Amino acid sequence: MRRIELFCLKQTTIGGMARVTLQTIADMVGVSRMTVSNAFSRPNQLSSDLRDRILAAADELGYVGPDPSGRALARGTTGAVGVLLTDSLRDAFTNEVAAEFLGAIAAELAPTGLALTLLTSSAATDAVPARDVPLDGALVYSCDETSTAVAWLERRRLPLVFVDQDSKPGVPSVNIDDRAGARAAAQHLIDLGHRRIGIADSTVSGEAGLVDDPRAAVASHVHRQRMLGWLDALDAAHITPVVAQGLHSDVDKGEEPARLLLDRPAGERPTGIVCISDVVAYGVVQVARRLGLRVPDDVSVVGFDDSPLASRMEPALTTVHQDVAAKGRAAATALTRAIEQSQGDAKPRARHELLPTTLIVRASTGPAPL
Amino acid sequence: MRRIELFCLKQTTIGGMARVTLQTIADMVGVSRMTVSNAFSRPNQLSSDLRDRILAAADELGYVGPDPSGRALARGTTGAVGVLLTDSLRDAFTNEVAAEFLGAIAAELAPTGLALTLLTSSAATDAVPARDVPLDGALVYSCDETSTAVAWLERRRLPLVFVDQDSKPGVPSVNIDDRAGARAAAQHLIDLGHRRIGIADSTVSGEAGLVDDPRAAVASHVHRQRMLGWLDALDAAHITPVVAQGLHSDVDKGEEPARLLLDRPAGERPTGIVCISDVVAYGVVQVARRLGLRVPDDVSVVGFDDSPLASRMEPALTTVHQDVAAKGRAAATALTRAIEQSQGDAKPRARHELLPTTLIVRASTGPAPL
DNA sequence: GCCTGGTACTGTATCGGTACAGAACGCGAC
DNA sequence: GTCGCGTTCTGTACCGATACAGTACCAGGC
Repeated sequence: MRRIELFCLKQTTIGGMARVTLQTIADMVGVSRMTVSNAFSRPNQLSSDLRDRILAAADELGYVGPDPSGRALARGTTGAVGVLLTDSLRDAFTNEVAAEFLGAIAAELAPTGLALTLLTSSAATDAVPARDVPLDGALVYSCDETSTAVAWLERRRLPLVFVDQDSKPGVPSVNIDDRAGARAAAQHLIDLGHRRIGIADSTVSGEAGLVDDPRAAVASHVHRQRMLGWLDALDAAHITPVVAQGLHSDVDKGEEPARLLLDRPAGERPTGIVCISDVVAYGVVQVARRLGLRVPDDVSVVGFDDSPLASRMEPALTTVHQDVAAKGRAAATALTRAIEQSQGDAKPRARHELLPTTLIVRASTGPAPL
Repeated sequence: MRRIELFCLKQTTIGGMARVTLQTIADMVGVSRMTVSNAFSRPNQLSSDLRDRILAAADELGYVGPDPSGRALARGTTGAVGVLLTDSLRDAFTNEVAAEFLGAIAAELAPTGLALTLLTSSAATDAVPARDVPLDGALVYSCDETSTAVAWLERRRLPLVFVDQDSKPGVPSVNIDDRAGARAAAQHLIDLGHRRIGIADSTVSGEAGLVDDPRAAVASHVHRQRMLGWLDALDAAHITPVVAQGLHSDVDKGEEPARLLLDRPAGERPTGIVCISDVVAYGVVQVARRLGLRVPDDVSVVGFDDSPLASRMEPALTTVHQDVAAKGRAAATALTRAIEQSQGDAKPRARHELLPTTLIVRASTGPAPL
């Protein structure tokens, strides 16, 4: 009687049928539970004859295989890794660059049998995935470093890899050379004779508008690095850029900064604009066209990322290329390596990878107008 | 001595420090382990004074919170749900429609605290995520119904929701009215006077080329339904379409079928083409243009999905609209509902939702040429 | 004084596995 | 004969938590 009550707890029964576990099968075949476990997880530990009998019995009972939760607890691994995305997880899918990055990770991870779990920084509810979901490790992708979700992951001492983030001593990281890329973009405009140069940025947390001190603006790692890169080149040429930023959340991210930069008398208007991304560059070109300006005759535009959009645009966009797929692969590899290392005792230095960026000159830039 | 050996197994120690568990904290504070568990998971079960002391002790010991794996085993829930994607998981991110769907799911799930785990059907390795990763439920999105991964999920008796798939008696499903949408698309061309009509399809597993018996072609649920919809209208008008399909894996999915349909003498060439997707329609328009055909004067083109691409195109694409975000929300809701129901005993009938589709007439269709 | 009911905390029995050290057995070698 | 060894299977001790049924204690009503 009492036994029956106990069996009713939780999910011990499904639709009246007692739950099938290793023990059920062991009893049926007449072997120990351990042998059944071995039949599934370490085939070479028993005779293939017995193994077949066990598997047959399991099949008959509708047993799927060792329960993932039980196994996770006993083994200490779950077979899933997380990727922590910025607050705007919608963006992670809509944005071609982020989407391709995720796709590359997923593709690289697939053969290892690791599944990818999407984690968000949203601290809205009391259920925090970064704290509560079983995970073997995690990628932190372009997150606000003060995010509580990152803190949870770190406190769990999960193997982590930072991507598109400031690197941190103990944590392996994968970044692209944002700064060199941005420097090349600005230098390209300078070399074409441009002297009035605008910067079109976007901000996640700040306000849209013109920016006085671009170095002081709160921004993510990527924004900061690219800004530094542009200023490297512009400072060296003694050029003070006009900096405008729009809201990152805007669908047409480029429109607002473009208007701020271009909607002014010809003598004050920048003749060249470097943009934080190809999407922003797209918006800038749209606004320029609407104002009756020709690209690149009246205004040159440089993007960043070399997303598919860049080559689709008309004119094709001059931009800074990054190999997003390679970044995804590198991140996945770094993570699997970090996980392996955490299982052994070895604790070698965390590697910080910096992938190159290259300027791709297309049709959206040309000599400065006279 | 022996005790120490045992402590060295697995991850009982990290960097020499003994692993902190509820018991460690309990010993330190001088209460039972259960009370510590309550301090974290059921605050109202103890005095706030004691709770604070426990939390402080936990903090001091660097305890993060109840171990997710242990909790998963004891509670029977993990806080993560899976989404099983087609083999081409790269496609899931690259394809704007699929990406938006995933984004909508993730966004809808976020407030519930459930994380989304990406599962692939790749049966390559012996580690099968669909079988081995702890999950509370799963979405099956546009998968090959014979996929082994789907079979694993079903055998695990996880709460499932099928999306863009043939619906199955016991399993809740979310679909769009592909057939009605396709019917409307074909009818639209018929109403415009078109009599020579082509169908541009793509295939995952078959071969590129002209298709003799469109009803017999192996295809996914979505392909089948759309084909049936087109034929509904065409049959009624006594029109026999020319059906061409390209490879789904091609970047320019539309090129191949477009060439097959359009690269023929004017008298045999279709004057109207319905396409399996907007991406294919894009390819068709490109090819038409390259062959010197005007859209819609010489050939009308209708897409499917109403992805962002459709309005970006020139001319803007006439297409069948589906509300992908709504589909994602519906799927997420259906899944959380299925999970809740599976926890109770109630087993109400599985709901099959069918979301509407509507024809959006833009500039890529016009009267049949004389 | 005794019973009722509520709050605060504890004890015990799981959850479903895995790891490792045996144990039993058969077989060839010395 | 028995020693050594490999193969095959078993026993026990966990992994880290939660559920539920107590138990202890206190206030209040009759």
